[in-house]
Amino acid sequence: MRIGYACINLSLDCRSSRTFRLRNFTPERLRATVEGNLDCLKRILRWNLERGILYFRITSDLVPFASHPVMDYPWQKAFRGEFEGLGDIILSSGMRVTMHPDQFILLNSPDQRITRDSLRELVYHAQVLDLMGTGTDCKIQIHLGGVYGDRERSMERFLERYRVLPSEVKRRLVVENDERSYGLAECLEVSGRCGVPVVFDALHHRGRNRGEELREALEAAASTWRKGDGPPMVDYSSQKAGARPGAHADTLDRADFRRFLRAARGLDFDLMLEVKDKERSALAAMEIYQRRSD
DNA sequence: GGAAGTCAAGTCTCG
DNA sequence: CGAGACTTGACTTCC
Repeated sequence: MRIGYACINLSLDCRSSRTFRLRNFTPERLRATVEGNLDCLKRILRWNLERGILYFRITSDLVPFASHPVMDYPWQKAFRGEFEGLGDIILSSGMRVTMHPDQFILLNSPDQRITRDSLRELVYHAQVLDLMGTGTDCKIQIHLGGVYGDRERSMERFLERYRVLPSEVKRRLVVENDERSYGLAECLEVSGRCGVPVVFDALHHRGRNRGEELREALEAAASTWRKGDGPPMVDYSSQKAGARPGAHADTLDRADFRRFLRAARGLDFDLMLEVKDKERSALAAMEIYQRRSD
């Protein structure tokens, strides 16, 4: 099992997600920002590699406004070499990278414009992973989307739109259960009808579920992954004590994590920690995992 | 220089 | 109907 963390390394003095205001968009500013972001990402991947962290979620802000109409800079060509360099690090080390577009990305919106813009954004994510030369195990995870007052109908809309996705997006797209609208059961139903792999998020599952036990849920989600997809992906984070249910904890809850590992014993998957202190908890989790007794 | 206001994008809940 | 959460910072402007 590879253990990873999302987007930001707090030990380094750089961010790979620097952006700027739309009104200040210029090709020069874009070029400088992307150059800095890619350089930082390289530092993060190297930092991870030195410590044996082989799983990482790349920020969606790597190339600001990449799918926005304002974009008139050929970033794909301009940074080809930099992306290849990142790919070399990933491919030569057995690392897996993934991406998670944020909440604005909705394939199943009744509004065609939103769906169209979301597709553009998904294409951008696929381009980043393609430019690095990564395999189809490097995924783009999204949620099923909004309910719009009719959950069944909205799931149908997801299916219709999934089926006609361009192949560069489809081969990387996976869906994750959310805590309010579409739980594991709905994701499995959609997966059964179109083949999209399901990412299981353990914390979201607490918010919306049909009483499935953790072990059962992990196995069900894992069964949706095919050979070329790589190991199943699982998101884990501790509940922040005293906060709104679903709020991510500041740091890894070690006792809870040990319980999680016991429930998952023997299953093969990669684990993404969604915890605020990032790489620190990832290293702690790796140590707990390596010292487990099973 | 520091503080306050604002930032591409959508949906849902709550008051 | 409008604000806030989601999540989070940090960019920009204003004083």
